[in-house]
Amino acid sequence: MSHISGVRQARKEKTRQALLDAALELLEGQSLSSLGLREVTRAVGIAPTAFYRHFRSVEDLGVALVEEALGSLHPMIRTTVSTTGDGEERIARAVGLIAGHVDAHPAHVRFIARERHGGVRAVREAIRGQLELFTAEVGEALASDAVSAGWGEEDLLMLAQLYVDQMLMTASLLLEAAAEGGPGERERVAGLAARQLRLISVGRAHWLDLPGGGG
Amino acid sequence: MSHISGVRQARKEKTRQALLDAALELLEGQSLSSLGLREVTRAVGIAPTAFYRHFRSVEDLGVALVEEALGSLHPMIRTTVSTTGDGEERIARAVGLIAGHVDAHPAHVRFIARERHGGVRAVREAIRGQLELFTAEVGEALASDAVSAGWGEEDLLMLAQLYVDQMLMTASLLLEAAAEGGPGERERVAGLAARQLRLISVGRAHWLDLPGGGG
DNA sequence: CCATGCAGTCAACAACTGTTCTCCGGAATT
DNA sequence: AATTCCGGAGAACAGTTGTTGACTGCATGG
Repeated sequence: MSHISGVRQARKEKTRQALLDAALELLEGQSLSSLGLREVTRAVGIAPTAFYRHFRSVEDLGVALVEEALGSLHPMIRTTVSTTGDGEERIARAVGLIAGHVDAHPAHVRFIARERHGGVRAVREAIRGQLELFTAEVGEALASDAVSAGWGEEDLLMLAQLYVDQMLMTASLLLEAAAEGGPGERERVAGLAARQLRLISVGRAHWLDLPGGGG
Repeated sequence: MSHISGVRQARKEKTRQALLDAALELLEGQSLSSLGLREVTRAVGIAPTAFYRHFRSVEDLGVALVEEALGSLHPMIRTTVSTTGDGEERIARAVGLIAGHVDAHPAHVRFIARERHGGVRAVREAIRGQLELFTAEVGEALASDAVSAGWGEEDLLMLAQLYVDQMLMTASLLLEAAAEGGPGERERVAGLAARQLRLISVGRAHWLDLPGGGG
């Protein structure tokens, strides 16, 4: 029970990570519900039975992958949304950050996009939980913004969810663009995403102009 | 080569449809990339080898399912977007139509949401093709609307894509709400979707207020 | 230094997969 | 009435799958 490293725990963590990495790579060409336990262990180079020392099932590994893909993203989101500056600047920075993340972790992005509505319930729910967390965080950041003065809680969360979904959509499109699009496709998609964020921004700025606005 | 019905072709079409139906039902709990050929034929009650009389592979069947799920949706979309009336009325009607479609064809909606980013390339591309068709149609309908006067082609398609993605997102959320949400969850999701459409509408109305708007 | 814990191996299990080739019966054509 | 066509059945193929139990070697804690 010692908190000191230990050669033992280090080795275990290493092959656990190898399993996660191998699974993520194999998942580029299929869905989680068709990923086999033996397939993963074969890719890592260990016996099939060793899998059970780390995960109870492939489904379990999938949930761990969700944590790995989205868990470390919260600080980045927080700082992105609460960053100051001109509206246009913020949009450009947000799109740039998304594009950078897609470039740095394409397999993670693909995994989330694929399994968000995928065939494994536990994984779907894990993703949904993380996204709800994102939505709450974005909503909180929006609340402390001058533009949101007079907004109701419900409207804030509505907007936050719109932003989160838009973020995911953009990430997925950028992934496709990088994978099979031409050289200019990346810029086209990034420009499109920026435009859509701009339109949402405009809607946000005039939201309270509505008769009965904020209701 | 006769165009007359024929008992023979009718029988064939019948079991072909049975295969599609059985596959769609089996896909409620898994993804296409894990759906087995034998699994489908077993559910229909025919020999595994008979599958090849109708589809070359499960992948092929998946593409046929895309056509079945989205092919007949174009007229509904066209009439929905080009319908007249107050903005709020149109939003309510659109959300209502989506909810009705989800109720009538839940398995189709689930299939599209799941396989849009799923593990089978040919199916992903078939879905993408249909959605691009939707986007073009919505864009065309938007062009002949008074609010869109002075809009550039690129901005119109940007807005159309926003609408199409929003439509899919709403359908998927309504499906979840119907499946595992409480009694009031349906109305909550419908209200949320209407609010998001409203915000997009506001953004659309003030789009050209921007300095350099429409550029 | 010795005993415990534990990651990983190995062999074996029954069940399942996609695909082939051969055959049958009944509709369609002539 | 005779022949062709063709959806479907059946058997067999080599591979694959998840899970079990008993095992080995080595880092750990006493």
